[in-house]
Formats: sequence, structure tokens, C-alpha cells
Amino acid sequence: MAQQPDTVTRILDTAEVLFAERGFAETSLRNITSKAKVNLAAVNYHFGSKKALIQAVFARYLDPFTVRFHAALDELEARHEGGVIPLEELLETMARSVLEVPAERHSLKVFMRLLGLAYSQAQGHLRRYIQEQYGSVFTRFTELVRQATPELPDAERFWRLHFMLGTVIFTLSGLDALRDIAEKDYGEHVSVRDLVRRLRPVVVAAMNAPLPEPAPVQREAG
Amino acid sequence: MAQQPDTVTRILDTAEVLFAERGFAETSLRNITSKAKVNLAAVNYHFGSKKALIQAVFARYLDPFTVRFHAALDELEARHEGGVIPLEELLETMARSVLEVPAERHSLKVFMRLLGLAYSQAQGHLRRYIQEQYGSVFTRFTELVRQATPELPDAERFWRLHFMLGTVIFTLSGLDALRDIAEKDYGEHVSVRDLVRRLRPVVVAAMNAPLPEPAPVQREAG
DNA sequence: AGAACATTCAAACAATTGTTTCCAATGACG
DNA sequence: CGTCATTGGAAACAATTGTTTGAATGTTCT
Repeated sequence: MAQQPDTVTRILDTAEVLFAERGFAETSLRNITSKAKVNLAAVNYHFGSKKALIQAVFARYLDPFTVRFHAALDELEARHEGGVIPLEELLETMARSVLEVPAERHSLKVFMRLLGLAYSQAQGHLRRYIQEQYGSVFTRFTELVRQATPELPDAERFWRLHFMLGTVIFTLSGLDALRDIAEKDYGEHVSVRDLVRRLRPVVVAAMNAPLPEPAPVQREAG
Repeated sequence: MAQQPDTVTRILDTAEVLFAERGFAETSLRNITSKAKVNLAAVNYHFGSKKALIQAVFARYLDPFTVRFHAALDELEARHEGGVIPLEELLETMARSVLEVPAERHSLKVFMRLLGLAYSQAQGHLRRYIQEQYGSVFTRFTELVRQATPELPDAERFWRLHFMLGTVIFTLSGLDALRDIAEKDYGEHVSVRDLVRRLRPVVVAAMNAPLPEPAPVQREAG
């Protein structure tokens, strides 16, 4: 069942880069196999189908991430002995977990671009797959955030978390294009870690923003 | 040259919905023409190619938007007689302009989903096309934001604007999926305008967030 | 009316897609 | 040795893709 060495890894390495660059539908199996220098039939032989290959590419990132993130949350909870964990520490822990995983493998840029694609592209199988992998950690993380921000209404916190998810995924997945503009306009080269540094106060401020004015009563009075 | 009535509009109406639902590569011309009840060749006859059709779909949103947004900024500048326009008013004006345009046409959801796709999918022709259409208004808007936030370093403002762009596009383009979750978990049905109401204080707080700690000197000291 | 033009239609085009099959070569392990 | 899983190669598969063609039809103007 399990492959240890070459062909499978070669396919995954090539596929994730091409997927990140051009999307799933725009990347053909022949693109992958020719660049990876493996036979065309190898993909169907080892993975079964293109859909399964796509999921395998994600699994190689998500599996280590969930393990690591759970462990980091374990340690964080132990350190606070059942007390409330401050929001900044929760966000910091998440950022660290996200940053650690691709460091062993490929660039964070590829990982984030894949996440962005998963959200915007292919409506079907991928979203479900991600939900199954991400679901448990994200639920746990959400609950900790709830305890850290007791003053926030549940719905408000839900939406703000997704606002910030959008900020991070959008920025990091479109990093190349944005970096080009920024570099041209401000001469300054930004690294991913530089961006995370800039993101931190913004995310914290966004989560702690004042509550919106209550919704008007269905139809605004004249 | 100009078609007034049926076939062209029918194609555009159908194409924008299908594109928004499934992406560009995943939507075939036969999907569009069969659902629009027009002949397959009609697309190439009226638009020339699929790429041109995609751009036409965007033009139908972006052209009215840029006109309207420029006008709104004109009025805003006139009202402040050369003085600095507060950030809240700038954001409010932009939100209003974005909300107004699709109201005449289709749902804001489709518009935002298309914007999201333009950013995440197909790196080539579309991004350039959007840049040409959006470029002038966005530059003008950016300059006004600069005057409204003189304390922000230029690079910091650039990134924060894109952070917020990511928040809005990501949230509104993935609205359907998020709405399903929110509705299931909190029983509350959210409208687009409800979401904009929630976004406002978050965006303002994010833009006014404290500056990040300065970047470490290349390699952190032990 | 006829001429000129714009549009619609069915059919075919060439190219590319994911997938399968058959066959030979390789290596590992019993 | 022989068995079996893994590779590589080449070919073909059925299906779908965007695009083009040429004839039929409609519309418009003189």
C-alpha cells in the first residue's frame, strides 16, 4: 500500500507546485508527469485518479499541520492550567503552527496558494475533504477563542474569524502578485515572515474592534 | 458593432452565473450556450473567443463601477473642499459604490465571486485586464486614503489595504458556504448588507491598528 | 422587389483531456 | 530460482474542449 521513495514523491512535489501556479483544472496530468519525469500512467497507478492526487497533495500538508497544531494547543492549555488563554497567544500559536509545517517541506507560499484554491475553486470534493481534515482542529481553536473573547456575541466572533481567515489566505496566496507591486512601488522586498509580523497587530485589532451598530429593523424608517 | 438585445445579453447573464459557480476553466462554452438557449457558435461570433467573453463579463460590472466610484469620489472631494476626507467616509463611499452597481444587475454575490476568481485563478490575461480597469480608481482611492492616514508608513498602508481587500473578497465570494455554516450553527440568516455592517468596524479597526514591532535585524540575536 | 448585411444553426474541426491497456524491464524477497 | 510489486514506454480509449465552416435565415435599407 504505502510507497516510500521516489515516483510517488516526485509526482506530489511536481503536482503541488503546478497546482499552486495554475490551479487544478488548468494543470493536466501530462504536465505533471512530463515535468516529474515519470510515466503518464504512474498517476493513475499510484493514486487512482486525478481527484485522489489532489487530495493527496493536501493531505501531505494538512496531516502534519493538524498533528502539530493539536500538540501546540495541548501545551498551551497545560501552561495555563485550565485558565483562559489570551487571544494574542492563541493567534500566535496558530501562526507558528502554520509556519512550521511547510518549512520542512516546501514554501509557505505553495501551501497558502493551495488553501486559497481550495476555497475559491472546485466547489465539490475538495471542500468536503478539507472540512474533514480541518474540522476538528478548527472547532477546538474556535472554542478557545470563544473563551478568550467572552464579550463577543457568538455570531460576531464567527464572522470575524472568517474575516481574518480571508485576510491571511488572500494575502499569502496572492503573495507573488502583491509582492511585485509592493516592490515596484516601495522598493522594499517583503518576506513571508515580514508579512506575518505586519498581520499580527491588524488581526488583533480586527478581532477587538467595537461591535457594529445593531441591524436596522428589516426596513429602515424614513 | 453593438448588439442591443437578446443573444449577447443572454450569453453574458448565463456565463457570469456559471463562472461564479464553477470557475472559468470548469465552465465550457457548451454549458453556457445550452443553458442560455443559444447556438454554440454564437459565443465566438459575438465575442471572438472564450477569453474575450470572460473579459466582457467583467467589463459589464467594472465599467459602471469605475464611473460611479469616480463620481462618488468627486462629490466627496467637493464636499470637503480640498480638506482631508476621514477614513470612515472613504470606506463608506467605496462600500456604497460597490453595493450600488450589482443592484441594477445581478447579485453582489456573483460580482464578488468573480472578483475572487480573478485573483485566485488564471494568473494571466484577466489580472492584466482588471488592472487596466481598476487601476485608475484604485490609485485615486489609495491616494485619498494616504491623506486620511498620514501617520501610517506607505508600505504599511499598502499592505493593510490589501489585507482588507482580502477580507472583503474572501468573505463575500465564499458567502454561500459560510452562510450555510453560520445558519446551521447560529440559526441566523445573514444578508449581504448585514455582512457589510459587520465588516465596517472591523475594517476601520484594522486600518487603525498599532504599528507592528520593527523587523528584527535579519537574524534574531540569541 | 432586390441587394447587403447581421445573425442563427448544425456539423465538423483539431486538439487536449483523464483513463486504460498491453508489454517489457527492473528490483526485492521468499 | 521464481513471484510479485513497482517502473517505464507507447498506444489507444472515449470524452470533452474551443474554434471554424458554410449554408440557412433574418433584418434593414434603397
